[in-house]
Order: sequence, then structure tokens, then C-alpha cells
Amino acid sequence: MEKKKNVSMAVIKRMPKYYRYLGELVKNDVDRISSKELGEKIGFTASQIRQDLNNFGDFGQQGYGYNVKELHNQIGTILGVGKEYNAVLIGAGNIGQAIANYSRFTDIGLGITAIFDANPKLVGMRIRDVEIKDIDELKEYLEENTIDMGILCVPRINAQKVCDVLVNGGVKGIWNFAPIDLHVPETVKVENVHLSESLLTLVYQMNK
Amino acid sequence: MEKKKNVSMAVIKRMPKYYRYLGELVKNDVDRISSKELGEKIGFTASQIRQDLNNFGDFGQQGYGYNVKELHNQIGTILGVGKEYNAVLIGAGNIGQAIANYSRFTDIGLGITAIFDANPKLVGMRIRDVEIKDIDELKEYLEENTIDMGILCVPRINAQKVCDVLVNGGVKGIWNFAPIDLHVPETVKVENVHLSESLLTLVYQMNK
DNA sequence: TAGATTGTTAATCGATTAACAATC
DNA sequence: TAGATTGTTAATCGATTAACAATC
Repeated sequence: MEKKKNVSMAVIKRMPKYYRYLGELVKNDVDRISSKELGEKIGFTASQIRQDLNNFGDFGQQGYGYNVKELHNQIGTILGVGKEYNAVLIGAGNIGQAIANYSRFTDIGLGITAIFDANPKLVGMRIRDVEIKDIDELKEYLEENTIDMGILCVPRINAQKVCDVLVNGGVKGIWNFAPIDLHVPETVKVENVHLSESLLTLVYQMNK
Repeated sequence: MEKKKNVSMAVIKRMPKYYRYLGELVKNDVDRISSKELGEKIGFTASQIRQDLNNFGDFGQQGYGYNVKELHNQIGTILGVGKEYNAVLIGAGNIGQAIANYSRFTDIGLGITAIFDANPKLVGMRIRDVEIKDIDELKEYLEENTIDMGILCVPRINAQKVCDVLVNGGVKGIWNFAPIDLHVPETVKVENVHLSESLLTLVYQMNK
């Protein structure tokens, strides 16, 4: 799919930002943009933008720049936007409910097919038409359905255990909101959202 | 406060992780640890750990290693744990409510003193004993109270506008959950939690 | 064509790792 | 004291920026 293997994490983390800014430009009917202009918008150097994009292909044209709509689509394809991803969400607490309710992720292609929780009070309830099932049914559910992703919103203490069930159930990625570093096989990708650590980083900077 | 000025972002982002692991060790009554052992636990090199810590002081002892409890406290102090931070939360939607409800941040010293929303249906409701006020009252509230931090959970379209009110109201930091890069003066620190970008990063990695 | 801007190579900068003298 | 492990300097590695020939 990509031109070169082993694109660095630094580059990958910047791609969604390009995608977002280009989406804005598409919305504003901007047809073309140079790396210089885009760089000024985003706050990157033109050089960095060209280097980043050239990890994936030659999307520009000398003397012209980049076609906004085309580049937006290309980056979308690179990131995997548009494909459908079946996900299960585990832990219907504060964060879990927020994620399940947040419609923005549907645009990316995320579809939450089932929600699980250990709390009997929550089991049977529905979030956006998706029923909350008992966590004990997770293993069986994963056997009977092809699930790409697990969204992990359980308390720290249960996170690794639930993670193992997800991994054994065949998920290829875990979006982890639990404050812990999960142990998974190399084939499974983990993306962490560690809110406490984010907050601490902010607090540190505020104290300077 | 710190030994050297200008600690790099790469280091700062790792500090909360040290703090978390050391907190675990304290809980497990571990008295001392060497950079080698800690490195194996976290997945960093011993060298990196020593380099990182020496940005802030000489916390170790040759031939012994680090006193776990002491190092945990020291890093806590560096990060600013324990101090009290007054915060307002703007946007009581999915994410906003989740953050307001999440008690874990209280441990760090975060106290949400008021919540604001534009939706009249939400105004007057309470989340954990904190009343949701009308967004129009934000400016006045900030004039009458000393607020350190704004937690921004409003839709993208309103984010910069609300951000400006927060900045003029004297906040020193903004924890931003809106999918936008905010423009603020240099004195104000912004920490972004861009969930869509996090999800896209995961999706990209899953497709490899 | 001439001007603009890319793709890409080379130079620089910063961050990580290795090595080791200092010292508990 | 001898062994262990730090703090710190030096070496390496990787990422960013600058430069420029290629070309639309």
C-alpha cells in the first residue's frame, strides 16, 4: 500500500492532522495548496510536509503544489478512512458511554456492534440502539462475530484480563482508555488514551 | 524548581509514566529500584531513565539505586501533583460529562468549580454537585473567581471563541478535547486530546 | 518559455544509547 | 573494602531542516 516500509511513528502521528486540515480546505472549496502554504497553516515547515508525504507517494506536481481534494482522499486511504471497522466497547462507565455516544467516529468508519459491562445495573440498557451485554458473554460474542477492534474503558484492575479476552477473540487493535500499559502480541496494535497523563503534562507546563 | 531549564517535550511526556509505575511500586511496598529494573518494567533503557531524571535532580544513590517512595514524591512535586487547580469545564456533552464525573482527576488536584453549556436543557442540572451554568455567564464567572484551567469540550465550531473567553479570563492552561488547534498567547499552555486523531492512528496501524 | 514548486539528497539538529569514572 | 549503580560525557542514531536539481 505504501511506497516505503517502516514509516516512523512521528510521521504517522502527523497524518491525521494533515487529513483534518485538508478536510477543512476541501470544505472551503480550496483547489490547490503548496507545501509552503499548508505549512504556514499547520505550523510545520514546508520541508517536513514534503518529506512526510513522500513516505507514501508522489502526490504533488512541480510548479503547482498539491490538489487539495485529491491529497485529502489519498491520506484518507492511507489512514484507512472509509473502510468499516467492527468494534466492541467494554466498560460502559463515564468514558465508555461518552465514546459510545460520540457520533464523530462513525465518519471514520467505526461501528460499535456491542457493548459489555460487568455492572448488572447497566446490562440490558441501550446506548444508541446498542445493547449493553454482560461481560461474561464477551468471549462467546467474539467467537461468533468478526470484530476488528476492542475499545477498552474498564477500570485499570480489569484491563489486562479483558485485553487478553479481546486478543484471543481475534481483534487486531485495541483503543485503550485504561491507565495501564497492556501486554499484547506484536500482531495486535494498541493506541493509548491516557487522560491522567495528559492532565499531568498540562499541569507541569502550567507550573513553569 | 528544576535543575536545568528547557526540559524537552519528549522527557516531559514520559514523566507521568514514571510517576504511574512508581506509584504501583509504592503500593506493592517496593523500597528501592535501579534504573535497570525500572527500565525493564517500563520498557525503556536504563540509560534513558537516568538521563530523564537527571534533568530534574540527583535522585539516586550510587551502588543503591533509587528510593521508590522518595522518587515517586519527587516526580509528583515536579509534575505539580498535590497542588489544587481550579478548573471550569465548558461543554457538558458526552465527553464533558465523562470528564466531570471521572473522580481520578481529583487525586491529581483538579477541582472543577463550575460547568458551562449553551444548551438550555442542560443548564441547571448538576454533575457531582456542580451546577451547569449558562455559557453566557462564563465571562463574568471568570472575573469573579480565580480559575487556573479551562477544560474545553465544546463542538469544534465554538472552540476558539470559548478559548478566547477563557484566556481573557486569566486561565493558565487549557485541556482541549475539541478537534482543533487553538490559538493562544505563549503564556497559556494547551494540552490536546484529539480522540479522532488517536483513532485514525490506530486504524492506520491495524491496516499494516 | 520562465516561474514555481516539487521530490530528494545533504546538512543539521536533537534525542537516545553506550561507556565509564565517581562514589555510595 | 569490593560490588553495584549512579551521574555524566561521548558516540550513535533518527528526525528535521536546508538546499537544489528536476520538471510541470
